[in-house]
Amino acid sequence: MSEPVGNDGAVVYRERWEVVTEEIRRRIVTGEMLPGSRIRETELAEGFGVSRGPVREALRILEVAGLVLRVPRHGSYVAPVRRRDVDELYTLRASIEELAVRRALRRADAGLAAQLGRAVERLEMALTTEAPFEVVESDIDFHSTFYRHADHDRLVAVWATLADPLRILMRLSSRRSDPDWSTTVGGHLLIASAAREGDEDACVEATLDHLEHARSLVLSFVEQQEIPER
Amino acid sequence: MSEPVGNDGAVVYRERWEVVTEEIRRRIVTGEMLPGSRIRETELAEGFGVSRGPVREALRILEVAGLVLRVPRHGSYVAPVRRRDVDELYTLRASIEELAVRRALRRADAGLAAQLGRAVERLEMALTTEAPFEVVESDIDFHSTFYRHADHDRLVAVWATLADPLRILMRLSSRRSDPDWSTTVGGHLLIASAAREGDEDACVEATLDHLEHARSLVLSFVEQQEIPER
DNA sequence: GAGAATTTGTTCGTATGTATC
DNA sequence: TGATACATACGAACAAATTCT
Repeated sequence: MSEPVGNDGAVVYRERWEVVTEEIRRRIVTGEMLPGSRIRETELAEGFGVSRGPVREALRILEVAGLVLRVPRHGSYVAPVRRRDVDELYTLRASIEELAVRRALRRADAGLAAQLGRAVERLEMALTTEAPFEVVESDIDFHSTFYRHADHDRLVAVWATLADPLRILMRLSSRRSDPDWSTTVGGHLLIASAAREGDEDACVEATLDHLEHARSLVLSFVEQQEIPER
Repeated sequence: MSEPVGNDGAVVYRERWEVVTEEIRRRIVTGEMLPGSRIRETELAEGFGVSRGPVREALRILEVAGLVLRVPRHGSYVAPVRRRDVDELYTLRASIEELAVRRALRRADAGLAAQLGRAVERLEMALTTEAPFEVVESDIDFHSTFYRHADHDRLVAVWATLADPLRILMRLSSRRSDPDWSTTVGGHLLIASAAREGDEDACVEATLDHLEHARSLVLSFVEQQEIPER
């Protein structure tokens, strides 16, 4: 586990449960722990070198976040991804991302266009080097830009709960085939262009088109993964 | 604490942390524990007759749900309601409720109109008997009907995280003055009418108008409540 | 500013319920 | 069906940090 020293030099006590939560989340999101697989408190606790207390608290948090499925008196599982989730994630995301885009453009922050541009470049770079993790993170980062500029804490919080399952989905589908990333990049360019010109409606329309494309792309590659019975 | 016997007669073990979570949530939502007030683990644990373990897990859950504010190595507080929250809650709610209304109407379930009608009657009844708790619950219940019929688990989950703070807001503002409930009832009638006729766009428009009215109503009565420093 | 009191963070032992043979 | 192994749920004591006097 890491030491209690922050990146700004100041001493920052990161509680055990916090470190444990982040690490389990990382393992789930990166696919190190696969959807549907069993999670044992004692096993994790021993692996981390901590007691079961912090692990329990971490699992509670991740359960509320939707990444962990918990069966009372039985155990925990990495939340399985169902076909239904693809529909839910993308419809809900379209709904809140429209709000994010509109609010971000209305604030007319100069940093928005610049950050969008950098995010597109980052994605293009990741595609040339064929780094799967970077590709997914770049894609997520592009869209996160709007949420960051929306000045809306709860909106960011909801986005965060959607972003993790989306990372898992994108990783699963890109592993199974070779998605059409050029269309994705094109979509991002279109969105960024509309954002640069401050055209709110055009930016929303481009975003919704882009999301619909992404949805159908992911949907065609996701296999049904059953929930462990009981 | 309650006994492990479910209402269907079967034995249902409700874990301590579950009961504790529900009870703390109830106290916060009903205003029994006021926003900004300190929460002491030991105090709650003794009051419930349990150890601090289940209480800690409950507080973690409620923290993720946004009802509890937690300061590391210091303590927990009932999440304070800020002016900013009113804007965030109602803009985000408008966004997802449009999705809920559209999906509910597209499914064209016969039960929808009937349940909306009953919810309106329940609100009218609550207003005549002047039962504050019932009034708030009836209002929330009316809107929940769309979410229940939207066939969208994540949408319901997000709504649930908004509904609790909204209950607190409505309670605070109705305590401070005498809101114009007749307009609220009128709004519900308009929405229910459009839903009965299956007019999706009209129903969405009526809903958004209604929410804007509710927002301005609440906003005018909410006082600034500061976050505890540090 | 030092020390006591308070409160949270953590560990570990035990109880209880579940699954399996 | 019954016994056994296993994992989680809970309680109580200890450790560490913050606040207050």
